[in-house]
Amino acid sequence: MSFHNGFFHHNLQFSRSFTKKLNEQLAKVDLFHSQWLIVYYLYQYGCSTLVEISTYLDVEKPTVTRTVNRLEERGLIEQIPGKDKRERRIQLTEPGVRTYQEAKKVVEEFELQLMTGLAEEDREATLRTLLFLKEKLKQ
Amino acid sequence: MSFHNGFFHHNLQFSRSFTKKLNEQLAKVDLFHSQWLIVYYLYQYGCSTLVEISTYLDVEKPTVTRTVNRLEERGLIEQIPGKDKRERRIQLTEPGVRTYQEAKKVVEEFELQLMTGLAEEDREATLRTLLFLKEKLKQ
DNA sequence: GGTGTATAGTTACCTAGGTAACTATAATAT
DNA sequence: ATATTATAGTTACCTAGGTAACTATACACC
Repeated sequence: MSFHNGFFHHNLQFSRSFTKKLNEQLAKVDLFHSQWLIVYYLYQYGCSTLVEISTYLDVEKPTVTRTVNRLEERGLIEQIPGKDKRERRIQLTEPGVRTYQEAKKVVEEFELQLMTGLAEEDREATLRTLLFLKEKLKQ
Repeated sequence: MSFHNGFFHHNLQFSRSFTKKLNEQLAKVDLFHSQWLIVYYLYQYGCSTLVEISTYLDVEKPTVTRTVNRLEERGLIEQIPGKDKRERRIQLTEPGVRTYQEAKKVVEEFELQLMTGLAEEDREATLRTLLFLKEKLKQ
């Protein structure tokens, strides 16, 4: 694609394949990958607002609203009262924590399996490249 | 994210940011990035079927159907009759070719700008990594 | 030549990203 | 104290990916 040996083309294809396979794996614990990202964040950082999640994941607020609603309907998160009435502070419920723990195993196994065989310096160079490009996109 | 220094997490974030910015750029020529991919393919490979496009882009058939319909409504592609009545062979119209040429400039400028400053060996390592990971996902 | 199978494409419906415009509340400035 | 501005979140609607099930045509085989 284009004159960069399909660099960006391959990146997009990989992302699609990756989320597809990750969704297949996460189906074992009845989660979608976007739900997993929020459950992961809530476990690591404790109770949060939707804007905090939106900022961390770099996803727009309406998208977060929708996914959080699904998690709430499924009883994996709960609202906690706060001073600022605009905010919606949420945290994992007890079933939410259990789901996190199960999903974590699935995701770690999946990512580890995918990573094995990849040269360490290639992994580092790729991470460096992604961070570089992400930064450039912000300008 | 997880124990790989957020490798996959950064990749997903980058892909989202990338398509977002590319869509912004392609708005200049009134295209979305998924439409651009098909226009690009048709210009390079000539008249094609939807399955050929689907295979090349690694995107499911229903997705291709939808995007192709939009391109046809906009008059950028046209159907050409063929022997196999199941197939839908399409090609760029004359306005489609012009749109390709305009979009090509926009995309090349965007990608070039993004690439400048990236070390050559990092670019190569990243491409190698993406191809490696894509291959592993197919298993 | 009829039957079973494979292929091309579509339809319906799901998640997931985006923007624009809106409401409600908080913070700030005058 | 009031008016303005900023922030949190939602709603409506768009593109874009996916799966499952379907139709119609082509192919293969007996």
